This record gives sequence, C-alpha cells and structure tokens, in this order.
Amino acid sequence: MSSQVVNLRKIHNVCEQCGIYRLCLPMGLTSRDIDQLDDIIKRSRPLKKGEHVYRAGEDFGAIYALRSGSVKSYILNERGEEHVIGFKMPGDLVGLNGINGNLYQNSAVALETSSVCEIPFTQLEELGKEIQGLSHHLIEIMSKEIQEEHHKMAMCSKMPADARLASVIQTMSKRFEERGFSAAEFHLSMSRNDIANMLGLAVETVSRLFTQFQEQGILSVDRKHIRIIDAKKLAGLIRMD
Amino acid sequence: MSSQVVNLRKIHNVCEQCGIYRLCLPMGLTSRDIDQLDDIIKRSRPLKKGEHVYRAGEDFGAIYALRSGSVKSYILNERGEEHVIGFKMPGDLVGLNGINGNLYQNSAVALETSSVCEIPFTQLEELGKEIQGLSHHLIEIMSKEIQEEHHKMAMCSKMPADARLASVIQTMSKRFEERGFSAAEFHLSMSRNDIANMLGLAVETVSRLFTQFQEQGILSVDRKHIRIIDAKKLAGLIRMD
DNA sequence: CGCCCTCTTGAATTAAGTCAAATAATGTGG
DNA sequence: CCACATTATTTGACTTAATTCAAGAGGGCG
Repeated sequence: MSSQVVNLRKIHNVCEQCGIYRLCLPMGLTSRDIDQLDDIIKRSRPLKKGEHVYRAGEDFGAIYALRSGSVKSYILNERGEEHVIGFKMPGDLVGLNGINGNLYQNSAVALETSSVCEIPFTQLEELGKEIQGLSHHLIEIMSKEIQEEHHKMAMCSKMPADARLASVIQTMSKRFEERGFSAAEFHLSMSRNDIANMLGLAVETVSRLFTQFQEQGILSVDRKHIRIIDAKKLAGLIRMD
Repeated sequence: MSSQVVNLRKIHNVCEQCGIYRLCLPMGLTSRDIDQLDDIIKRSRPLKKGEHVYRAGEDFGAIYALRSGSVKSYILNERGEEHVIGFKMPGDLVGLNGINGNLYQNSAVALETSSVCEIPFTQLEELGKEIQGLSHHLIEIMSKEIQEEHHKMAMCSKMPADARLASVIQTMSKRFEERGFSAAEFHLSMSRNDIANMLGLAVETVSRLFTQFQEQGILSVDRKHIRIIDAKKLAGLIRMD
C-alpha cells in the first residue's frame, strides 16, 4: 500500500499537484517547504466571471495566486471610470500592491470561472523566516512585476496603436507558452474594450486593428480566438513611434 | 565628555545623520538596527551629472539609496532610443528591478551632482533575517513602487497632454514637500525632453503646455524653476480623456 | 565671446478619437 | 428552447489633439 501513502501525501500537498506551481510562489522550494507553505494557503471555491478577488479600498490581508482562469486588475477614478492595469494568468500573484499602506489599491475581477489560492500575508512573512529562499522569491516576483510595469509604461506611452496591440498579443502568446499552451493559437478572455482601455486606445481602434492584422495575414481572428499566422510580421510591428 | 561619545556614535551611524532616512530603507528600524544596516552600506563619492549609478545589462549586485541630487531611470530600445521611466529623489531606492534575473534591466543616471548609498543585496537579505521588519519594509517599498507604476500607467495611457504634465508637476510638488522643501516652488533637474519622453509626448507639446499654464495663471515658469500659482487649477487639469 | 544645445513658437500634417449606425453575440424570462 | 433585450463588436465618415517640420531665441559652458 505504499502507493496509497504516496497518494495521501500528494493529496495533502496541493501545491505540488498544481500544474503551474513552477510559475508560482512554491517555485524553487523543496518538497518539505512546499508542504509548509501549503498549510497556510486557503483554497477558495471557484470565482464566477465577474466576481472579485478583492476590491480597491479593502483591508489588505492576503495575496492571491491564480490557479486557473484569468483575472483583470483595474482602478476606478474619481468619476467611476474604469482603468485596466493588466491581465493575470495561472501562476501569477495578485494583490501585491496592497502590502504598502495595508489597503488594496486596485481591484481584481475574474474574467472567466477562476480559482485562486489565498495566502495570508502575515503568515507568509512568518514562514519566510523559516523557509530559506521564500522571502527572496517573493522579492524576485515583485522585482519582476516592477520590470513588467516599466515595460508596459514604455509601451503605452510611446508606441503607435498597431505596435501596442501587436505587443499585447505577443506578450499573451509568450505567457500561454510558458504555461504549456500553444503560443500560436489561444483564447483571449478579455473584451476588446478591456484591451483598448489598458492600451489607452478607443475600442474602435482596436477593432479596426484586429481586422487590419487579419487582412495583412498576420493573425486569424475569430471573435476571441486568435491564431498567429506570421509571428515575424507581428514582431516587426512592435516599434516606438 | 558624554557629548563627544554621542558625536562619535553619530559619526558612525551615518544613516541617522542623514536628512532623509525617514523616507529611506532605515525607516521604522531601531537605532541599533540602523547601526547594523549602516555597516553594510557603502557610501560612494558623489556622482557628477551624466554619470551612471548602474547600466542595463550589468550584473545586479546592489540596490542604491539616493542620498542627494536626482537620478533618471531609463531603458534603451533596440534602435538605441532612450525611454525615460521615471525620476528619483533623495530617499528613493533605485535598482530594485535588477533583483529578478540578477541583471539590471534599466539604467540610472545622475541628473545633477548626486550621492548614493550602495546596499549590497545579498548582505541586505542576510541582515533581513536578523532585523525584525527590514525585509518587510523592503517588500513595502517594492509594493509602493508597483502602485506608483500602476498610477503612471493609467496616467500615460489615458490622459490628455495637459493633464499628464499637470500630474507630473503635482507629483513633483508632493515629493518635494515630503522631503521638507516647498511644495509651491522648486527646481526641475530634468530637461523638457526627459519630461516629454517619460510622458510619451513631443518636446514641443511640453514646451507649449508650460507656456499655456503660465498664461492661464497656473504656474510661473522660469526655465527649470517652477512656482505653482494656482494649485487648485493645476489639480483641476488632471483628468482622464 | 561665440558655439552648441535646449527651448520656444508657428504652420501644416496625421494618427487616433468621436459620433453614428449596422451587425453579431450573449443572456434572460416565459 | 425561443423571442426579445442587452451588450459587444465592427465599419464608415468626420473631427481633433498632438505630432512633425521648420525656424528662431535664449542660456550655459568652454
């Protein structure tokens, strides 16, 4: 019955079962350490499309690892208008912005049925003292997020519309590939509006660009299903103004 | 001679002498802890205008706390064009982007004579294990940087040109105030070009806007010296498209 | 003192936005 | 499961904010 024992061990250690743990917080930890991390993580029922992981202004208590599905983070301005910050995929952490000031500064909403692991932050920090490398890894993840924001900033402020959209598609493609999916063909969970909003463009512009990319033989677009036909041409569009 | 003892203690503890340590990494630490932090920090000779703190692509070894002066961070694209990410003031940390991947991902250059404290990162992490709150504080600083990047993103991608410039001026004003300087009157160390570049605008546009703000009685502008005449009007310009 | 670089200003151009309307998807209650 | 209401996407025509191009003014530094 040793297989039974192994199974029980595995059932306990949900992180190691998880398809994307290599992209997530447990990355680089030993089996034993993952076990400890596992103990503090709460797994919530799946969120339905439109349900929030957390909302701006709520007390910060935990960061969330996205296990499946996808999430959009956004802020609302004084006039109640939404501004999309970015899209998260399985393995990504959301809520890191809430650490400073102990309040979430943005909101995170499920774009499709999604499940998240809740990681209470004080417990995570406690654990960081015991587990070699955990704090460091968290800091690395945050450093990466800072890099990515710099990249998005450079993109948004100085690239023409077509280059911005091409860049988003290329980034999505890479992220799908990292997660073991096809880099050439994937499903966008966000609306045209969300994409336009994040890029600082009008929906109409994004729509026209999708049409144009298709006419130029760069993409094949069927509603939210995207197929990259000519990755070289796509990359060639990505340029500064 | 107790005053002499105190002085020697103070000479050793450069951080506590430093006018901006409350905005910097030592924030929230005890005197004793600051002392330990002090021990690992290297203080380099002042950088002259145009000298680099670090360059993109160099091995990551340390983060830098800006002690005096100001620094611009930027990236170069494939074609060698510069893209300004942001401006740093005393108390700010630069180089956090290098943690992930162990390479600096952007460059940081002095905009005027500036001095920085070099904080070797592996030693800082070691110290984090001993000093209660140090790791947490670093994580908070990074969280704040993520928040700020989100803010800049929202700004750059969806605000009209005048709102972007107004926002930068307001942010600068707040940051001067935090550092004990006048919120109403200050000197910009960066060029019009740098401001335009960061905001994704043409230099000409920024120049015209400065003129316009002056005509509207919002600012008084004399080259790089800015005086805010009507902070309410300035704030009123900050809006989404 | 004069050259160079930054900044400013004006005129013409253009990329992207707005407005309007048709079409396609999605969801909802009966 | 269908019919209708609602929302998302696409397309076209027109407008505009901001850019580009061109040229002149001002400052700072060697």
